[in-house]
Amino acid sequence: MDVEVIHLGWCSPLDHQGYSRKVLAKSFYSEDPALVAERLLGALLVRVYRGVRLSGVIVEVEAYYGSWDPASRAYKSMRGDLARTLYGDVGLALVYGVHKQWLLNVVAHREGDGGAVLIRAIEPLEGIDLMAKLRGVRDLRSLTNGPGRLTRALAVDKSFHKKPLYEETYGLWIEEGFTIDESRIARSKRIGVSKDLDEPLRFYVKDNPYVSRI
DNA sequence: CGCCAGATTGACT
DNA sequence: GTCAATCTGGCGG
Repeated sequence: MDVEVIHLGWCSPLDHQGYSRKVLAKSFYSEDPALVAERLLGALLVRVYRGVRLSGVIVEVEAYYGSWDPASRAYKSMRGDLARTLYGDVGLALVYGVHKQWLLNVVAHREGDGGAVLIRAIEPLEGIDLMAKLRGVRDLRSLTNGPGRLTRALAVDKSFHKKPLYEETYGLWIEEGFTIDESRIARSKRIGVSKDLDEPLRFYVKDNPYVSRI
């Protein structure tokens, strides 16, 4: 396991003692979406763009289910491509466009079910200058604290739809990263959905300044 | 092919 | 805090 000592700025709330560059295997995503979502906190979302490694620590996620989840793209219809992707192979990216933004999910569910995890925010780690350029902002706090913002910072668009995130082939993948203590994880209702489930399906790192606004 | 809701963002009162 | 621009995807006709 490759472990490297890194140093973030004074404002980082994480204990950056070192992190694992091990790419998360496909089997990691063969679990209940809520479980996968929680386990993804602390992991690294990595993108290689024009030879530059861009990355950030995942600090906010949401779990979505299949046809019985009113906020799911598979709700009441299995005909569309998004619905079929939700029920298809796990570990693939599901890129969904809404309000001019691209939202990045990773397909995750148990056998026979459907589901995905939406990546809502990352803490910038590597390639920050280039990410700021791609976003057109200078403020670190507003660089990747939102699902549409982080895809723009990482130059992720629809071309990544249905590409595997468990291998480096397409320049976008997820690594093991850091371990976040359970005591630092909080959960709430999902943001922006009109019809949510009773169960809180949003997970985030407590007091992390790179979590999206509530 | 037209319609429209929506897992957002950024600008503005 | 409020609000609307903007466009994809899924649906009906």
